[in-house]
Amino acid sequence: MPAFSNAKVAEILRGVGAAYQIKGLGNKFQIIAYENAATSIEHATESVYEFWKEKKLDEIPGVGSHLQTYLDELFQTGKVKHFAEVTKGIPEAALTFLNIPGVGPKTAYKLAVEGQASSIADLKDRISSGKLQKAGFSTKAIDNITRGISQLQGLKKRLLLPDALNIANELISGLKKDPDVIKADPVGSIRRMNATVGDIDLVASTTDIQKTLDTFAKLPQVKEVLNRGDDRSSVILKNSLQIDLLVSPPKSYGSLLQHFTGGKAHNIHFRKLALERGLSVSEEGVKNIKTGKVNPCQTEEEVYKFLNMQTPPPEIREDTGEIEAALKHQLPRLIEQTDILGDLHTHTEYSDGLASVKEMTDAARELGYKYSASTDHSYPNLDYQKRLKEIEKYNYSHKDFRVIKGLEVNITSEGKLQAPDKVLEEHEFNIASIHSSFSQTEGELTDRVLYALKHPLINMIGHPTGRILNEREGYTLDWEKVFNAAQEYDKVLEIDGYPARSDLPDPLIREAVKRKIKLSIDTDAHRPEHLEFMNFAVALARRGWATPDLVINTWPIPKLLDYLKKPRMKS
DNA sequence: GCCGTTTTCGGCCCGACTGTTTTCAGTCG
Repeated sequence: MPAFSNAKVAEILRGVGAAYQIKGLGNKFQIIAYENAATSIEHATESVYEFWKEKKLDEIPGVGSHLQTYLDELFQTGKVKHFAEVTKGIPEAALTFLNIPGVGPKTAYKLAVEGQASSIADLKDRISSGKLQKAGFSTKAIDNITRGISQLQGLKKRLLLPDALNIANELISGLKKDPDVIKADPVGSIRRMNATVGDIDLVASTTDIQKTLDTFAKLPQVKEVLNRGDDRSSVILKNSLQIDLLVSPPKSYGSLLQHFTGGKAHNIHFRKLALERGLSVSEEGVKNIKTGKVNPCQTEEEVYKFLNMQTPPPEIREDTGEIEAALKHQLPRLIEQTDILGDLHTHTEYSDGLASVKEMTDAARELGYKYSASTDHSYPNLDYQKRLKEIEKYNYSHKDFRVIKGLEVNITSEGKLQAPDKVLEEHEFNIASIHSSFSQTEGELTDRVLYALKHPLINMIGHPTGRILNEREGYTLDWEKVFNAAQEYDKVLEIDGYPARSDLPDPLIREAVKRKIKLSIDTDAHRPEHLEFMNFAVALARRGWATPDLVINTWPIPKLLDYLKKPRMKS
């Protein structure tokens, strides 16, 4: 049987949950159980198929005895009798319509059966030709579906974190002009520093809730107010983005922040734990169920303190173990931007950068770094000698800063390095990266990376998955082999913080951290301003639970240079 | 269907909004 991806298994389970709901089977908690299992599998850092092969499906939270049996059947035979029975008679299209925001199982089924729509394109046709209205859908329902479809089709491109953060910050500074606004923050995936952001949610603490909601509605960026409740409002900006604002008095701002920051799974897990202790947690505060008394929390720390636990940093509130660690008061000390002593991946006009060695290096010095690596691409026409001399000249005249002579060498499609060993020997830090032939097989791509990892003159693999967010998926590597080789040869994997790359993705960072593989957190800057992406690089590393000890660019220069020399001494 | 710091039975996160519902169902974050 072909191995099913986690995403595929999650999709199957969601479909079964939806089918239960459409047919009115079971009870609502069975449906929730299927959804919980789907979410849990989707967020697992390892393949559920591997879990099954190693007979440890029971380690996945939300997968109990029944689902273990079903998954066993799925992986052995490729299908599950029970699932087939449950989904029998439900058109394929109904499951597709579930992806439309605002459309749940009931509506999706109704659209497919009563509306007779066979695809999203067909659904759009039926809306514009009036057929859907004739089939008994109300005008408001149709408006809602239309809005959902355009959202779905617009959402294929999620915002990159820096863009989302810019928009959020502009709105926040607008809100803060209202003297009643005491604090305002982005929440949700922005606050968790996800590399991409779907929608932008803001919270504010204010002494006059209604006035602050008015201020929000009147911000110059706002085109239209979608809805307004007692303490919240949604607007559409002139750039078509939807923004939600939630407002509270200062005394419960911590509860509000906590409620809207964590990923869904984190919140559910946290509130379940609270419930076991007789506490009900909401955005209003922490309620003692017995006495009915609500304790609003001014800060998030107060919320977590009710369960006698540490406050997990926002970046890791995804329910991947942070709650257990926080309960034991054993959260790791995650890497911080002030730990970083230098940027080890930068380009100049010698390759495809837009600034000189001096301009890039001056900018790095101004950021307070002790060193940086200049790592131009191994272009065949690159004048290596001239470039190296320029670096040496900079080092000679700046004793307080060290430029490391680096190179980003291509791993060719034949699995060799683009520069000869003689050139690599002249550089102190060699990054090997794949920039071509992405469509090779997993085996071929993996062999290319393994060749580079074994090569004694290579120190690091650059942007290891090659993904470009919103443009192309990363190539698939056999990560077990890559991680093993990185460990065996004591090589570095890059955390490339260039926002469209954000590569390694955080689940792979997490795995690398577990294996104590060395990491470098850098920006892949192509111009001086790009050096400021370091905060995004660090955030990505934090999402992968990276600690400073594994990150080579937290080390002072003598330790770093010793380490970089090590592999070539062995050979 | 899952799960256990009173529980192997009896609960299951919480609250809000929308629609056409006069008391609730569907959906979302």
